Amino acid sequence: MTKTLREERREETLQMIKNLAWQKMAENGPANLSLRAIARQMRVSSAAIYRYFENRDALLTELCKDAYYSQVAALQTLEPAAADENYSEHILKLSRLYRQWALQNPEKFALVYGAPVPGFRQSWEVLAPFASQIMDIFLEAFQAAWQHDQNEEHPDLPPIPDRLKQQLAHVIAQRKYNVPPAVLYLTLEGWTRLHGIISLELIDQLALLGDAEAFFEYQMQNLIRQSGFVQS
Amino acid sequence: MTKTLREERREETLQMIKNLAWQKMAENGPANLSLRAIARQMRVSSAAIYRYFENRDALLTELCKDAYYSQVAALQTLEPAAADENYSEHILKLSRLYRQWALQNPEKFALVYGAPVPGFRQSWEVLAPFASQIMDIFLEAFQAAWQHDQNEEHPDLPPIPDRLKQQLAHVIAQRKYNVPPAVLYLTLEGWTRLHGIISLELIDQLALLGDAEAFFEYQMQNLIRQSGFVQS
DNA sequence: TGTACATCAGTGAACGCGCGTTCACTGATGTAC
DNA sequence: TGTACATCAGTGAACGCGCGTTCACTGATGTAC
Repeated sequence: MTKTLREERREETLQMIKNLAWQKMAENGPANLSLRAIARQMRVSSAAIYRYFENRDALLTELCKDAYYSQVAALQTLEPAAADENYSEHILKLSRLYRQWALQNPEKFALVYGAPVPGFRQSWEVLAPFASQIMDIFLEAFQAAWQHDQNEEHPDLPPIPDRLKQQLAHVIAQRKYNVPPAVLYLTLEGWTRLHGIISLELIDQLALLGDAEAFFEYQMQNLIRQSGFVQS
Repeated sequence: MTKTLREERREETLQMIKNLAWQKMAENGPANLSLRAIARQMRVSSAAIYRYFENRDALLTELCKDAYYSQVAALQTLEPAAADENYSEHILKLSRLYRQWALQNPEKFALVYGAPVPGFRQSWEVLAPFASQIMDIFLEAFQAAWQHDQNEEHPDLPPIPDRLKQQLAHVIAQRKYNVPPAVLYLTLEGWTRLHGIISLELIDQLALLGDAEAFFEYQMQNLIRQSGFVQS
Protein backbone atom coordinates (compact mmCIF):
# COMPACT_ATOMS: atom_id res chain seq x y z
CA MET A 1 0.00 0.00 0.00
CA THR A 2 1.84 3.07 -1.19
CA LYS A 3 1.26 6.46 0.32
CA THR A 4 -1.09 8.84 -1.47
CA LEU A 5 0.05 12.30 -2.45
CA ARG A 6 -2.18 13.71 0.23
CA GLU A 7 -0.63 11.54 2.94
CA GLU A 8 2.84 12.46 1.82
CA ARG A 9 2.11 16.16 1.89
CA ARG A 10 0.46 15.82 5.25
CA GLU A 11 3.58 14.33 6.73
CA GLU A 12 5.72 17.03 5.18
CA THR A 13 3.51 19.78 6.53
CA LEU A 14 3.43 18.18 9.96
CA GLN A 15 7.20 18.02 10.00
CA MET A 16 7.40 21.61 8.82
CA ILE A 17 5.23 22.72 11.71
CA LYS A 18 7.44 20.94 14.19
CA ASN A 19 10.63 22.27 12.68
CA LEU A 20 9.38 25.82 12.78
CA ALA A 21 8.15 25.26 16.32
CA TRP A 22 11.65 24.29 17.42
CA GLN A 23 13.07 27.26 15.60
CA LYS A 24 10.64 29.61 17.30
CA MET A 25 11.29 28.01 20.65
CA ALA A 26 15.01 28.51 20.20
CA GLU A 27 14.36 32.20 19.62
CA ASN A 28 11.70 32.95 22.21
CA GLY A 29 11.87 30.18 24.75
CA PRO A 30 9.44 27.32 25.20
CA ALA A 31 6.91 29.37 27.13
CA ASN A 32 6.33 31.74 24.24
CA LEU A 33 5.67 29.22 21.52
CA SER A 34 2.91 30.67 19.36
CA LEU A 35 0.80 28.80 16.85
CA ARG A 36 0.08 32.00 14.97
CA ALA A 37 3.78 32.75 14.61
CA ILE A 38 4.34 29.32 13.11
CA ALA A 39 1.44 29.73 10.72
CA ARG A 40 2.67 33.15 9.69
CA GLN A 41 6.08 31.82 8.81
CA MET A 42 4.51 28.99 6.81
CA ARG A 43 2.42 31.57 4.95
CA VAL A 44 -0.72 29.79 5.96
CA SER A 45 -3.75 30.88 7.94
CA SER A 46 -3.51 30.37 11.68
CA ALA A 47 -6.51 28.06 11.57
CA ALA A 48 -4.66 25.67 9.29
CA ILE A 49 -2.48 24.44 12.15
CA TYR A 50 -5.57 22.96 13.75
CA ARG A 51 -5.78 20.38 10.95
CA TYR A 52 -2.55 18.95 12.41
CA PHE A 53 -2.73 19.54 16.13
CA GLU A 54 -5.83 19.71 18.25
CA ASN A 55 -4.39 22.66 20.15
CA ARG A 56 -1.20 24.20 21.45
CA ASP A 57 -0.82 21.68 24.26
CA ALA A 58 -0.97 18.79 21.83
CA LEU A 59 1.86 20.31 19.84
CA LEU A 60 3.93 20.82 22.97
CA THR A 61 3.36 17.24 24.08
CA GLU A 62 4.44 16.00 20.69
CA LEU A 63 7.55 18.16 20.80
CA CYS A 64 8.43 16.82 24.24
CA LYS A 65 8.26 13.30 22.95
CA ASP A 66 10.34 14.18 19.92
CA ALA A 67 12.95 15.78 22.14
CA TYR A 68 13.30 12.56 24.09
CA TYR A 69 13.40 10.51 20.92
CA SER A 70 16.10 12.76 19.58
CA GLN A 71 18.17 12.42 22.72
CA VAL A 72 17.81 8.66 22.85
CA ALA A 73 18.71 8.45 19.18
CA ALA A 74 21.81 10.57 19.80
CA LEU A 75 22.96 8.24 22.57
CA GLN A 76 22.21 5.18 20.51
CA THR A 77 24.55 6.21 17.72
CA LEU A 78 27.07 4.57 20.06
CA GLU A 79 27.17 0.82 19.71
CA PRO A 80 26.64 -1.02 22.99
CA ALA A 81 29.92 -1.89 24.62
CA ALA A 82 31.07 -5.24 23.33
CA ALA A 83 32.61 -7.73 25.68
CA ASP A 84 36.17 -6.99 24.63
CA GLU A 85 35.83 -3.22 24.79
CA ASN A 86 37.03 -0.68 27.27
CA TYR A 87 33.98 -0.07 29.39
CA SER A 88 35.18 3.10 31.06
CA GLU A 89 35.81 4.61 27.69
CA HIS A 90 32.28 3.65 26.76
CA ILE A 91 30.87 5.70 29.63
CA LEU A 92 33.04 8.63 28.59
CA LYS A 93 31.75 8.41 25.05
CA LEU A 94 28.17 8.33 26.25
CA SER A 95 28.78 11.43 28.32
CA ARG A 96 30.24 13.24 25.37
CA LEU A 97 27.26 12.33 23.24
CA TYR A 98 24.91 13.60 25.93
CA ARG A 99 26.78 16.89 26.09
CA GLN A 100 27.01 17.28 22.35
CA TRP A 101 23.34 16.63 21.93
CA ALA A 102 22.54 19.26 24.56
CA LEU A 103 24.84 21.86 23.04
CA GLN A 104 23.49 21.25 19.58
CA ASN A 105 19.84 21.15 20.65
CA PRO A 106 19.53 23.66 23.45
CA GLU A 107 15.82 24.16 22.75
CA LYS A 108 15.16 20.46 23.15
CA PHE A 109 17.21 20.30 26.30
CA ALA A 110 15.38 23.32 27.69
CA LEU A 111 11.96 21.87 26.95
CA VAL A 112 12.68 18.57 28.64
CA TYR A 113 15.01 19.59 31.44
CA GLY A 114 14.17 23.25 31.85
CA ALA A 115 11.56 24.87 34.00
CA PRO A 116 8.11 23.49 33.19
CA VAL A 117 6.17 25.49 30.62
CA PRO A 118 3.47 27.33 32.57
CA GLY A 119 -0.08 26.33 31.83
CA PHE A 120 1.22 23.18 30.21
CA ARG A 121 1.44 20.18 32.46
CA GLN A 122 3.52 17.64 30.68
CA SER A 123 1.75 14.54 31.90
CA TRP A 124 4.45 12.61 33.64
CA GLU A 125 2.79 9.29 32.92
CA VAL A 126 3.37 9.87 29.24
CA LEU A 127 6.93 11.10 29.50
CA ALA A 128 8.31 8.94 32.31
CA PRO A 129 9.03 5.95 30.04
CA PHE A 130 11.15 8.15 27.81
CA ALA A 131 13.01 9.63 30.74
CA SER A 132 13.81 6.23 32.14
CA GLN A 133 15.03 5.10 28.76
CA ILE A 134 17.80 7.66 29.00
CA MET A 135 18.76 6.45 32.42
CA ASP A 136 18.67 2.86 31.32
CA ILE A 137 21.29 3.54 28.72
CA PHE A 138 23.64 4.96 31.31
CA LEU A 139 22.78 2.26 33.79
CA GLU A 140 23.72 -0.43 31.31
CA ALA A 141 27.04 1.23 30.66
CA PHE A 142 27.83 1.49 34.35
CA GLN A 143 26.69 -2.04 34.99
CA ALA A 144 28.92 -3.37 32.24
CA ALA A 145 31.87 -1.39 33.57
CA TRP A 146 31.17 -2.58 37.06
CA GLN A 147 31.07 -6.20 36.05
CA HIS A 148 34.01 -6.30 33.68
CA ASP A 149 36.20 -3.38 34.44
CA GLN A 150 36.39 -3.19 38.19
CA ASN A 151 39.55 -2.37 39.97
CA GLU A 152 40.85 -5.07 42.24
CA GLU A 153 41.04 -2.88 45.32
CA HIS A 154 37.53 -1.58 44.93
CA PRO A 155 34.70 -0.52 45.37
CA ASP A 156 35.99 2.95 46.09
CA LEU A 157 32.65 3.87 47.60
CA PRO A 158 32.16 4.16 51.33
CA PRO A 159 29.16 2.17 52.56
CA ILE A 160 25.87 3.60 51.40
CA PRO A 161 23.73 4.87 54.27
CA ASP A 162 20.61 2.85 55.05
CA ARG A 163 18.03 5.35 53.89
CA LEU A 164 19.66 5.84 50.51
CA LYS A 165 20.25 2.11 50.14
CA GLN A 166 16.56 1.49 50.70
CA GLN A 167 15.58 4.09 48.13
CA LEU A 168 17.96 2.63 45.58
CA ALA A 169 16.75 -0.90 46.28
CA HIS A 170 13.19 0.25 45.87
CA VAL A 171 13.89 1.69 42.43
CA ILE A 172 15.73 -1.46 41.44
CA ALA A 173 12.85 -3.66 42.53
CA GLN A 174 10.21 -1.44 40.95
CA ARG A 175 11.97 -1.28 37.61
CA LYS A 176 13.21 -4.85 37.75
CA TYR A 177 16.82 -3.82 37.26
CA ASN A 178 19.46 -6.42 37.85
CA VAL A 179 22.18 -4.33 39.45
CA PRO A 180 23.56 -3.74 42.94
CA PRO A 181 22.53 -0.46 44.63
CA ALA A 182 26.05 0.91 44.29
CA VAL A 183 25.84 0.76 40.51
CA LEU A 184 22.54 2.59 40.46
CA TYR A 185 24.08 5.17 42.74
CA LEU A 186 27.07 5.63 40.48
CA THR A 187 24.77 6.00 37.50
CA LEU A 188 22.72 8.65 39.23
CA GLU A 189 25.84 10.44 40.39
CA GLY A 190 27.23 10.39 36.88
CA TRP A 191 24.00 11.66 35.44
CA THR A 192 23.65 14.51 37.94
CA ARG A 193 27.27 15.57 37.41
CA LEU A 194 26.87 15.48 33.67
CA HIS A 195 23.69 17.44 33.98
CA GLY A 196 25.19 20.02 36.31
CA ILE A 197 27.99 20.88 33.95
CA ILE A 198 25.79 21.02 30.89
CA SER A 199 22.99 23.06 32.37
CA LEU A 200 25.42 25.65 33.69
CA GLU A 201 27.27 25.67 30.40
CA LEU A 202 24.04 26.31 28.52
CA ILE A 203 23.20 29.40 30.54
CA ASP A 204 26.74 30.71 30.15
CA GLN A 205 27.58 30.36 33.81
CA LEU A 206 30.76 28.54 32.88
CA ALA A 207 31.71 31.26 30.45
CA LEU A 208 34.44 32.34 32.84
CA LEU A 209 36.47 29.37 31.61
CA GLY A 210 36.16 30.31 27.98
CA ASP A 211 34.84 26.98 26.85
CA ALA A 212 33.91 24.18 29.20
CA GLU A 213 35.22 21.33 27.10
CA ALA A 214 38.42 20.68 29.02
CA PHE A 215 36.62 21.06 32.34
CA PHE A 216 34.01 18.59 31.20
CA GLU A 217 36.58 16.05 30.04
CA TYR A 218 38.62 16.26 33.20
CA GLN A 219 35.64 15.96 35.48
CA MET A 220 34.23 13.03 33.57
CA GLN A 221 37.57 11.24 33.73
CA ASN A 222 37.66 11.85 37.46
CA LEU A 223 34.16 10.45 37.71
CA ILE A 224 35.27 7.24 36.04
CA ARG A 225 38.34 7.00 38.22
CA GLN A 226 36.43 7.75 41.39
CA SER A 227 33.87 5.13 40.48
CA GLY A 228 36.64 2.61 40.78
CA PHE A 229 36.68 1.59 37.15
CA VAL A 230 39.90 0.88 35.34
CA GLN A 231 41.09 3.86 33.38
CA SER A 232 41.91 3.39 29.75
CA MET B 1 16.35 62.83 58.97
CA THR B 2 13.36 60.56 59.59
CA LYS B 3 11.36 59.09 56.78
CA THR B 4 8.18 60.80 55.75
CA LEU B 5 4.93 58.91 55.63
CA ARG B 6 5.06 59.09 51.87
CA GLU B 7 8.52 57.53 51.73
CA GLU B 8 7.50 54.80 54.10
CA ARG B 9 4.44 53.91 52.08
CA ARG B 10 6.44 54.01 48.91
CA GLU B 11 8.82 51.43 50.23
CA GLU B 12 5.98 49.25 51.42
CA THR B 13 4.27 49.40 48.06
CA LEU B 14 7.49 48.69 46.25
CA GLN B 15 8.05 45.65 48.40
CA MET B 16 4.47 44.55 47.85
CA ILE B 17 4.96 44.68 44.10
CA LYS B 18 8.07 42.56 44.34
CA ASN B 19 6.46 40.04 46.64
CA LEU B 20 3.49 39.63 44.38
CA ALA B 21 5.81 39.39 41.41
CA TRP B 22 7.60 36.45 43.02
CA GLN B 23 4.29 34.87 43.85
CA LYS B 24 3.07 35.22 40.28
CA MET B 25 6.34 33.92 38.94
CA ALA B 26 6.07 30.86 41.14
CA GLU B 27 2.66 30.19 39.65
CA ASN B 28 3.24 31.00 35.99
CA GLY B 29 6.96 30.89 35.43
CA PRO B 30 9.29 33.82 34.95
CA ALA B 31 8.42 34.29 31.29
CA ASN B 32 4.78 35.03 32.03
CA LEU B 33 5.22 37.68 34.66
CA SER B 34 2.52 40.28 34.04
CA LEU B 35 2.42 43.78 35.42
CA ARG B 36 -1.34 43.89 35.01
CA ALA B 37 -1.76 40.71 37.04
CA ILE B 38 0.26 42.22 39.85
CA ALA B 39 -1.74 45.46 39.75
CA ARG B 40 -4.99 43.51 39.75
CA GLN B 41 -4.03 41.61 42.85
CA MET B 42 -3.01 44.85 44.57
CA ARG B 43 -6.40 46.33 43.64
CA VAL B 44 -4.71 49.17 41.90
CA SER B 45 -4.81 50.40 38.32
CA SER B 46 -2.26 48.85 36.02
CA ALA B 47 -0.74 52.25 35.37
CA ALA B 48 0.14 52.63 39.04
CA ILE B 49 2.99 50.15 38.74
CA TYR B 50 4.77 52.62 36.48
CA ARG B 51 5.28 54.95 39.44
CA TYR B 52 7.60 52.26 40.82
CA PHE B 53 9.22 50.64 37.82
CA GLU B 54 9.92 52.23 34.49
CA ASN B 55 8.77 49.10 32.72
CA ARG B 56 8.58 45.34 32.93
CA ASP B 57 12.27 44.86 32.21
CA ALA B 58 13.23 47.14 35.06
CA LEU B 59 11.17 45.04 37.43
CA LEU B 60 12.76 41.83 36.16
CA THR B 61 16.25 43.25 36.54
CA GLU B 62 15.45 44.29 40.08
CA LEU B 63 14.08 40.82 40.86
CA CYS B 64 17.21 39.21 39.46
CA LYS B 65 19.35 41.26 41.75
CA ASP B 66 17.15 40.47 44.71
CA ALA B 67 17.38 36.78 43.94
CA TYR B 68 21.15 36.96 44.08
CA TYR B 69 21.06 39.01 47.26
CA SER B 70 18.73 36.46 48.78
CA GLN B 71 21.01 33.60 47.86
CA VAL B 72 24.12 35.32 49.13
CA ALA B 73 22.31 36.18 52.33
CA ALA B 74 21.26 32.56 52.75
CA LEU B 75 24.85 31.38 52.40
CA GLN B 76 26.10 34.06 54.72
CA THR B 77 23.95 32.89 57.60
CA LEU B 78 26.86 30.51 58.04
CA GLU B 79 29.74 32.05 59.89
CA PRO B 80 33.03 31.84 58.01
CA ALA B 81 35.01 28.81 59.10
CA ALA B 82 37.13 29.75 62.06
CA ALA B 83 40.68 28.48 62.28
CA ASP B 84 39.83 25.74 64.73
CA GLU B 85 36.79 24.44 62.84
CA ASN B 86 36.29 21.39 60.71
CA TYR B 87 36.66 22.76 57.22
CA SER B 88 35.14 19.83 55.39
CA GLU B 89 32.06 20.13 57.50
CA HIS B 90 31.94 23.80 56.58
CA ILE B 91 31.73 22.95 52.90
CA LEU B 92 29.00 20.45 53.64
CA LYS B 93 27.04 23.08 55.52
CA LEU B 94 27.41 25.54 52.68
CA SER B 95 26.10 22.95 50.25
CA ARG B 96 23.10 22.27 52.42
CA LEU B 97 22.33 25.96 52.63
CA TYR B 98 22.56 26.27 48.86
CA ARG B 99 20.16 23.38 48.43
CA GLN B 100 17.74 24.58 51.06
CA TRP B 101 17.65 28.03 49.55
CA ALA B 102 16.91 26.56 46.14
CA LEU B 103 14.16 24.27 47.44
CA GLN B 104 12.57 27.08 49.39
CA ASN B 105 12.87 29.65 46.62
CA PRO B 106 12.37 27.74 43.41
CA GLU B 107 11.16 30.87 41.59
CA LYS B 108 14.34 32.71 42.48
CA PHE B 109 16.48 29.77 41.46
CA ALA B 110 14.59 29.51 38.18
CA LEU B 111 14.99 33.19 37.38
CA VAL B 112 18.73 33.20 37.97
CA TYR B 113 19.73 29.72 36.87
CA GLY B 114 16.87 28.79 34.59
CA ALA B 115 16.45 29.40 30.90
CA PRO B 116 16.76 33.10 30.09
CA VAL B 117 13.47 34.97 29.98
CA PRO B 118 12.77 35.65 26.31
CA GLY B 119 12.79 39.27 25.27
CA PHE B 120 14.60 40.13 28.47
CA ARG B 121 18.34 40.19 28.27
CA GLN B 122 19.63 40.26 31.77
CA SER B 123 22.66 42.41 31.20
CA TRP B 124 25.52 40.22 32.30
CA GLU B 125 27.67 43.18 33.26
CA VAL B 126 25.18 44.01 35.97
CA LEU B 127 24.70 40.49 37.27
CA ALA B 128 28.20 39.04 36.93
CA PRO B 129 29.45 40.57 40.20
CA PHE B 130 26.62 38.89 42.06
CA ALA B 131 27.27 35.57 40.39
CA SER B 132 30.92 35.66 41.27
CA GLN B 133 30.07 36.53 44.84
CA ILE B 134 28.40 33.15 45.15
CA MET B 135 31.42 31.41 43.76
CA ASP B 136 33.75 33.36 46.00
CA ILE B 137 31.97 32.02 49.04
CA PHE B 138 32.54 28.45 47.93
CA LEU B 139 36.06 29.18 46.80
CA GLU B 140 36.94 30.52 50.22
CA ALA B 141 35.58 27.43 51.87
CA PHE B 142 37.53 25.11 49.58
CA GLN B 143 40.66 27.17 49.95
CA ALA B 144 40.43 27.01 53.73
CA ALA B 145 39.87 23.27 53.62
CA TRP B 146 42.74 22.84 51.23
CA GLN B 147 45.13 24.76 53.41
CA HIS B 148 44.19 23.38 56.79
CA ASP B 149 42.47 20.12 56.26
CA GLN B 150 44.43 18.34 53.61
CA ASN B 151 45.11 14.68 53.82
CA GLU B 152 48.72 13.70 54.08
CA GLU B 153 48.67 11.39 51.09
CA HIS B 154 47.03 13.91 48.82
CA PRO B 155 46.12 15.67 46.47
CA ASP B 156 43.81 12.96 45.24
CA LEU B 157 43.58 14.69 41.90
CA PRO B 158 45.39 13.42 38.85
CA PRO B 159 47.41 16.13 37.13
CA ILE B 160 45.22 18.76 35.48
CA PRO B 161 45.59 18.81 31.70
CA ASP B 162 47.35 21.83 30.23
CA ARG B 163 44.40 23.44 28.55
CA LEU B 164 42.25 23.33 31.67
CA LYS B 165 45.13 24.48 33.82
CA GLN B 166 45.58 27.51 31.60
CA GLN B 167 41.91 28.35 31.78
CA LEU B 168 41.91 28.05 35.55
CA ALA B 169 45.08 30.12 35.85
CA HIS B 170 43.52 32.77 33.65
CA VAL B 171 40.47 33.07 35.88
CA ILE B 172 42.68 33.19 38.95
CA ALA B 173 44.79 35.97 37.48
CA GLN B 174 41.82 37.91 36.18
CA ARG B 175 39.97 37.82 39.48
CA LYS B 176 43.09 38.14 41.56
CA TYR B 177 42.36 34.99 43.52
CA ASN B 178 45.08 33.60 45.68
CA VAL B 179 44.59 29.90 45.20
CA PRO B 180 46.22 27.08 43.26
CA PRO B 181 44.38 25.92 40.11
CA ALA B 182 43.44 22.64 41.77
CA VAL B 183 41.41 24.47 44.40
CA LEU B 184 39.53 26.46 41.80
CA TYR B 185 38.87 23.24 39.96
CA LEU B 186 37.54 21.55 43.06
CA THR B 187 35.31 24.53 43.73
CA LEU B 188 33.90 24.44 40.23
CA GLU B 189 33.41 20.70 40.42
CA GLY B 190 31.62 21.05 43.73
CA TRP B 191 29.43 23.79 42.39
CA THR B 192 28.47 21.92 39.23
CA ARG B 193 27.68 18.76 41.20
CA LEU B 194 25.60 20.69 43.68
CA HIS B 195 23.85 22.39 40.84
CA GLY B 196 23.21 19.17 38.96
CA ILE B 197 21.45 17.52 41.85
CA ILE B 198 19.39 20.55 42.74
CA SER B 199 18.26 21.43 39.25
CA LEU B 200 17.15 17.86 38.60
CA GLU B 201 15.46 17.72 41.97
CA LEU B 202 13.53 20.90 41.23
CA ILE B 203 12.06 19.51 38.03
CA ASP B 204 11.14 16.27 39.77
CA GLN B 205 13.57 14.19 37.77
CA LEU B 206 14.89 12.69 40.99
CA ALA B 207 11.38 11.84 42.13
CA LEU B 208 12.14 8.19 41.51
CA LEU B 209 14.09 8.22 44.77
CA GLY B 210 11.22 9.61 46.78
CA ASP B 211 13.17 12.48 48.23
CA ALA B 212 16.69 13.35 47.21
CA GLU B 213 17.98 14.29 50.62
CA ALA B 214 19.93 11.11 51.33
CA PHE B 215 21.31 11.05 47.80
CA PHE B 216 22.43 14.64 48.16
CA GLU B 217 24.12 14.03 51.50
CA TYR B 218 25.93 10.95 50.33
CA GLN B 219 27.16 12.55 47.14
CA MET B 220 28.35 15.66 48.93
CA GLN B 221 30.23 13.55 51.44
CA ASN B 222 31.85 11.69 48.60
CA LEU B 223 32.76 14.98 47.03
CA ILE B 224 34.59 16.04 50.17
CA ARG B 225 36.33 12.70 50.47
CA GLN B 226 37.30 12.66 46.81
CA SER B 227 38.66 16.15 47.11
CA GLY B 228 41.20 14.76 49.53
CA PHE B 229 39.97 16.65 52.56
CA VAL B 230 39.85 15.05 55.97
CA GLN B 231 36.42 13.70 56.76
CA SER B 232 34.82 14.69 60.01
C1' DT C 1 -0.12 77.91 63.40
C1' DG C 2 -1.97 78.78 58.88
C1' DT C 3 -1.59 79.38 54.03
C1' DA C 4 0.17 78.87 49.25
C1' DC C 5 2.59 76.06 46.45
C1' DA C 6 5.15 71.79 44.90
C1' DT C 7 5.47 67.05 44.71
C1' DC C 8 3.91 62.81 43.39
C1' DA C 9 0.95 58.29 44.08
C1' DG C 10 -2.78 56.63 41.91
C1' DT C 11 -6.86 56.91 38.27
C1' DG C 12 -9.40 55.60 34.22
C1' DA C 13 -9.61 55.54 29.59
C1' DA C 14 -7.42 54.55 25.54
C1' DC C 15 -3.80 52.79 22.05
C1' DG C 16 -2.32 48.89 19.30
C1' DC C 17 -0.86 44.33 19.70
C1' DG C 18 -0.69 39.20 19.44
C1' DC C 19 -2.74 35.33 21.14
C1' DG C 20 -5.74 30.56 20.99
C1' DT C 21 -9.63 28.90 19.12
C1' DT C 22 -14.13 28.35 16.40
C1' DC C 23 -16.87 28.24 12.28
C1' DA C 24 -18.98 27.97 7.91
C1' DC C 25 -16.84 27.91 3.58
C1' DT C 26 -14.11 26.49 -0.84
C1' DG C 27 -11.66 23.71 -3.64
C1' DA C 28 -8.35 20.17 -4.43
C1' DT C 29 -7.34 15.19 -3.80
C1' DG C 30 -8.88 10.48 -3.48
C1' DT C 31 -12.20 6.57 -4.21
C1' DA C 32 -16.00 3.57 -5.82
C1' DC C 33 -18.46 2.27 -9.57
C1' DT D 1 -11.84 5.91 -18.81
C1' DG D 2 -15.32 8.89 -16.92
C1' DT D 3 -18.42 10.34 -13.42
C1' DA D 4 -20.47 11.08 -8.79
C1' DC D 5 -19.44 11.37 -4.27
C1' DA D 6 -16.52 11.60 0.03
C1' DT D 7 -12.68 13.27 2.31
C1' DC D 8 -10.12 16.74 4.10
C1' DA D 9 -6.37 20.67 3.81
C1' DG D 10 -6.64 25.28 3.93
C1' DT D 11 -9.36 30.02 4.13
C1' DG D 12 -10.83 34.31 6.12
C1' DA D 13 -13.38 36.43 9.33
C1' DA D 14 -14.63 36.72 13.86
C1' DC D 15 -14.78 35.89 19.13
C1' DG D 16 -12.99 37.38 23.52
C1' DC D 17 -8.88 37.80 25.95
C1' DG D 18 -4.76 39.80 28.39
C1' DC D 19 -0.87 42.30 27.62
C1' DG D 20 2.61 46.71 28.04
C1' DT D 21 2.50 51.34 27.87
C1' DT D 22 0.91 56.37 27.51
C1' DC D 23 -1.60 60.37 28.94
C1' DA D 24 -4.08 64.04 31.01
C1' DC D 25 -6.24 64.14 35.35
C1' DT D 26 -7.27 64.29 40.61
C1' DG D 27 -6.32 64.55 45.16
C1' DA D 28 -3.52 63.53 49.06
C1' DT D 29 1.05 64.40 51.24
C1' DG D 30 4.93 67.39 52.12
C1' DT D 31 7.34 71.96 52.44
C1' DA D 32 8.54 76.91 52.71
C1' DC D 33 7.27 80.97 54.61
